[in-house]
Amino acid sequence: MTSQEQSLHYLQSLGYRLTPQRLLVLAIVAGGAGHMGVDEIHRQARAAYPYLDLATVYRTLRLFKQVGVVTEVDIDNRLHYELTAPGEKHHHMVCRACHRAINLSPHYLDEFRDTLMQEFGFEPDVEHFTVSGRCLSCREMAAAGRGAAVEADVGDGGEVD
Amino acid sequence: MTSQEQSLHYLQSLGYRLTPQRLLVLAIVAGGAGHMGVDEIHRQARAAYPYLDLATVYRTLRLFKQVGVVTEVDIDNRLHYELTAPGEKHHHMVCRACHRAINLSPHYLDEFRDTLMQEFGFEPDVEHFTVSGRCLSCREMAAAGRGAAVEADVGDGGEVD
DNA sequence: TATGTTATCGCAAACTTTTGCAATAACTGG
DNA sequence: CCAGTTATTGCAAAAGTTTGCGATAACATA
Repeated sequence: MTSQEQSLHYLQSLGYRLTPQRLLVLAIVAGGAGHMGVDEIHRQARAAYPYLDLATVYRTLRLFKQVGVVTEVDIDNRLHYELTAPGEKHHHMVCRACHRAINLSPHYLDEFRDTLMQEFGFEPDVEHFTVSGRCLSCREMAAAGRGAAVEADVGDGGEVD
Repeated sequence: MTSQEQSLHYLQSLGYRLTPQRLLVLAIVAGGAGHMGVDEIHRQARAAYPYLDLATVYRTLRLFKQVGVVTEVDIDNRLHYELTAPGEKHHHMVCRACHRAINLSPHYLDEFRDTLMQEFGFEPDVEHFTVSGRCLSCREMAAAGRGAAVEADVGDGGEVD
């Protein structure tokens, strides 16, 4: 049994129905390399089944995320999804300059997680975590090139719009 | 000089212009208790100046966030803003059940931050951080009441829509 | 296999946020 | 104080995402 089939059986065991739309979306996310944008998933899905609506894609991915089949990553204010690898989950660091997502092993957050639980009784979402910031290469580019950075620096004044 | 006036001088020193719209939005955010939704800010602003457009409110708040005058918190997929208290910045834990935001002292993230810098050269955004999860009372309610929780548990099947 | 229940779908419309553009107004230098 | 430059505004429309609703199809039971 492939991990895709496992996911489908899991869905069914929770009482959700197996529909062609769900099979299709799952296959596409499983087939894609890395995180895929919703529009790309939709485009690929429509190639196989032209009537599939964008709202269905959103709903399907939200369900998949809820049950832990996929991981949602917010990249530059747009939702992206990748298959959750059961054995090797990871979090993401998203660069706010180049918008690349970098994987982050979960153990980096274990301690932080424990602290929040103990001090506040607050249980952070285990599944996934996104940290925004600036990656090494964008920081180097900003430091060296001075103006080569994609994002404008705060502090050089004007032109906000 | 009040902290509001300080913020305005700071904006000006960066080359941004002081407009009535900006004064107004800043005054409203400063006057409100805690994080305010964009629509609420807009509503209050229009009471004083009916022509102020929603787009301007968004742009103004984005600018304020960029320069560090306000803090942005995403609560239930909607943007909220509060005045940044220069001396006592804090992060937020947002409960995904009751959607309440709980303040989190920055020192809880210092260690995590240092680790990311050292291991990956990734510089997480200092200003602000949102951790989603479930707060103590919602977890207790879910454990005790079994069904009193606002959010449906994953695993009780069906009715996704 | 036929039938009933209801989760899911497609469609259209809403909602939140962002963006393009021409007109306006804030600042600058004379 | 006046004129020039250009950041900022209001408006309208787009973009991304969610939601309401009637019709359809998946599953269960007989």
